[in-house]
Amino acid sequence: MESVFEIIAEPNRRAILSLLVSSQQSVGEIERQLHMSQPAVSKHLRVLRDAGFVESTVDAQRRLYRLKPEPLKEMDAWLAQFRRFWSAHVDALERHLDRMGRDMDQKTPAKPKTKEKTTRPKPRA
Amino acid sequence: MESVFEIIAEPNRRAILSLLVSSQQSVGEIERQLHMSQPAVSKHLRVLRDAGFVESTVDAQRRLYRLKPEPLKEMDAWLAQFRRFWSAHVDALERHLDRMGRDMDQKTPAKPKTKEKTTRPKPRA
DNA sequence: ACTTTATATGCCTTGACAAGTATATGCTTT
DNA sequence: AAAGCATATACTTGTCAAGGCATATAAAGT
Repeated sequence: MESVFEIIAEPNRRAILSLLVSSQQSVGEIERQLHMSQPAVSKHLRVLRDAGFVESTVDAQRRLYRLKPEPLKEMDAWLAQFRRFWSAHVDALERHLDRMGRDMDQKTPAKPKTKEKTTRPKPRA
Repeated sequence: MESVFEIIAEPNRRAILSLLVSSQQSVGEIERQLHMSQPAVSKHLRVLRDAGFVESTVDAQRRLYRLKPEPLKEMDAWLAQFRRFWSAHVDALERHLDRMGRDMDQKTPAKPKTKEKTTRPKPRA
């Protein structure tokens, strides 16, 4: 499980990170708020720590976990390459798709040899 | 494989998306540039399309795939909750950790009952 | 010293998914 | 119509990770 992206693919791990945004938390606190078993929480925290998403601090028998920014910034950096694209093309693209959608409703009389036809994805739950 | 994050957890899928940033590509073109088998490419494209990351267009026997912005924006939205955090705290946090690191080198004479001790993560390859 | 509280870890089972191979589908050219 | 090219899909197999349960470790309280 090398990459930053595989780490945050796990929903519980994302939940933990979201929790830690507000403030640092102990394992037990996380366990209760997210309704997961203590070993599960510990294991996820282990993964997150090894990947640099969090760091821990010993307070008596507890360990307090808090966020570290680096890996999140790394994700942001990857996303950056697309940002240019989506901010530029969203509305133009949507208009284009709208027109294609309407064209498909008609019986498409004669296909002019090499004209393109758009396939729509099925909606996700 | 519901969430956007699980989709982009796959390295080849990320590679495909990065390829498509420049321009739309046919399956065969992707296959060659990424050195993967044709079925592999088709399968990943299927996943990406069902998740709304790409859309396809028929051009004779080829299918041209291009990016769609929505899911990427969704990721960006999730990341947003941390942005506040990392831009505010990076330098302060790093100074803090630097001092902790230096403190640990000394023999830590007497633990004052409830003083916290930082654990560092192991570096990733 | 013993018990309780807090967290980590080891083992095991189960499920998901990626890749390979083979084959199906469909358009094109001759 | 036949052959060929481009892409999709079905089936099988190997890998890996998540969760449960039990247990280890360690600090606190009595």
